[in-house]
Amino acid sequence: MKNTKEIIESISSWKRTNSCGELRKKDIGKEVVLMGWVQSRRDHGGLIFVDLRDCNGLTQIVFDPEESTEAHQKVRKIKNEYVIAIKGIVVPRLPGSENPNMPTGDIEVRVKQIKILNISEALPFNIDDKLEISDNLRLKYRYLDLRRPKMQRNIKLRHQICMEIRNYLNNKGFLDIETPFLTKSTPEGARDYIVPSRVNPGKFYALPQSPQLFKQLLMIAGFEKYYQIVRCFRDEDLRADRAPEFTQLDMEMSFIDREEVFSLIEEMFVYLFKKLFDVEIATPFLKMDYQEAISKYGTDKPDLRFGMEIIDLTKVFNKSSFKVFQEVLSNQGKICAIKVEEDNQFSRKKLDDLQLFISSFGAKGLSFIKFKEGKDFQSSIAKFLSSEEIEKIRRETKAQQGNIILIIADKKEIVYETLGNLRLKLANDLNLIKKEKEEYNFLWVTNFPLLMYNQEEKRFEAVHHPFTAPLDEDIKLLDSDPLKIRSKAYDLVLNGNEIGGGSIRIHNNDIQKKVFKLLGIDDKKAEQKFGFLLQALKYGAPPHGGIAFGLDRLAMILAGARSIREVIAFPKTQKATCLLTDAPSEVDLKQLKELHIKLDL
RNA sequence: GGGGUCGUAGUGUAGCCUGGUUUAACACGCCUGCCUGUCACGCAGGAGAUCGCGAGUUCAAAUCUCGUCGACCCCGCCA
Repeated sequence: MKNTKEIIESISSWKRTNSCGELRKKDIGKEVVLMGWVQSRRDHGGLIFVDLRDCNGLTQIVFDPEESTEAHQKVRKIKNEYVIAIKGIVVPRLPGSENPNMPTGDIEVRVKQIKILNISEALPFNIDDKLEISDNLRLKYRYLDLRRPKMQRNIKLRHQICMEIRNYLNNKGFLDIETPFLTKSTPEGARDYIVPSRVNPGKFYALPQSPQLFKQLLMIAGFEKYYQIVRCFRDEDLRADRAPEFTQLDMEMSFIDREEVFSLIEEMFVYLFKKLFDVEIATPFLKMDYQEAISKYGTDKPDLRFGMEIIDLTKVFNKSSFKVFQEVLSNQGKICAIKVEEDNQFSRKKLDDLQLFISSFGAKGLSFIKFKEGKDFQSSIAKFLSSEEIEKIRRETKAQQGNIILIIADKKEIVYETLGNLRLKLANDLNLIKKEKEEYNFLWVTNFPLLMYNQEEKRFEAVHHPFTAPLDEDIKLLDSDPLKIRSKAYDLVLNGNEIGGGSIRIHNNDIQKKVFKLLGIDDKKAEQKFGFLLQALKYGAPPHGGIAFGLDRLAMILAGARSIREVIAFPKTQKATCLLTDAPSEVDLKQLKELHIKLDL
């Protein structure tokens, strides 16, 4: 780049007086110094208009050869994204040339002096929100992508969320306490990210999947109210709402039970929404049993912004002549349905499409019945249906003319998962969720089972995590019927997204040992992996519990984004790489040697 | 590990199904010049792509086939 040195000037004694977003009519007559990037230049030969951008907004600045020949000469050289400083007078725009689309559209700055602070090559893409740019390019030039107003808004919103959460919790007496990143690998849960230890050959740290154990130790240490906005690491495959490193709002409290957690969090969201959007959130939030969520919505994170609940038709078909249904029933399966009320001409293609969709959840087939005028109906399983069954279906589903009943018969888990997902897909396809109206539908899902059975490994697993307390009345089942035990775990669901989850913890050494045992963690292994916790539980551990929120997910929902990458400044790709820095990458042999590591590829 | 969508000038797309009248089109951006009230400024001219990469089929491949790489969505996985 030739002549660079001649063009670029020092900021020297100039001081910025205002941001580009703030000048209004009331500032007319003031001499101001603005600094920022050239968003666009409109050269009329004589007059030259420039939109100057900084993190606060845009201001139109005008170069008139009659005002300053020197400034006018200089500005002819500038291009998009040059960094400039200007000194000039705020003046009203000519009557009729005000721009109502700009907050600063009533004024402009008549420039007397300009300094070019830096030049810019032509960018790989434009800094505006109009064009959809591929993720590939956006991530490679993330620092440019982040210049776009939409990204600036998202990142600012995220900051505000964090700030207000901190304000709220600080005022409630919570302490922000840091916990280690280089910590110990624990069994159960997700795959760990591993860090080799140089000074301890052959040994490894694990990055924390969450600060779970440390926050419990902080309660035992007597801090009583802890929070942290903290990075967590899980080496699992990604999704639109899941990244390998993500941020949690992590909290823990002593001497509380579930109700205290609920009311504290509800109040926090009321505060947050009031501060951020001036929106009133109604409390208390709705609560729903895990079992009810599963049986009505097929998921533990139901979206209650629309109906279309799952209807159990198992009994209706108990004498079915349909072989497929008979088989399902004899294997203790279920036959359930959802009703599509919108009078939709479900075309053959649409039904094929749904057929394909449900198969991805392991369901084998989708049957349908469309109720028409009077007793008339149309069905994929018409020849297996008795008129009595038809009437029962009509009654159970309260189907009206034009409604379509979609039926899945399969193993219980598959039926619920499939219909749960089908429900969401149909709501989306049929536009049942009114997007134009911001709706925040909060829901506590409670009384999760403590354990589930892992068929492959032939053992119990913790539904939440191994430190979750059973319901008091279910403790007696620990010895007799572990799968029936309900836990003091809870999730907070917002518009069908799980935004947080937590539990009251076990603070009793004996119960903790028992739970470990049920999970197949014998005394020796428990000692080796969680010895420090079991030990700590012996020294006057207070009753305690807490909750953690997925901050990325929360920010995503509040920003109206479709992926958490939109609210993370420097996100990773689906293969957990960073296109900007090219991480992960190979390291020097010397580094590996220091770490006592040999590669085996 | 599996299924799907996508990959064409700097960017976003069209062309691909049905191979050859395509010298690969359009818009934005970029470069040069003109233009004193624009704000998606306007006008005139110009540069820029061996169609992700590799093999195959064919007289002929952006177009068909296979492989491979990358991005995204989903299943598995994520207490």
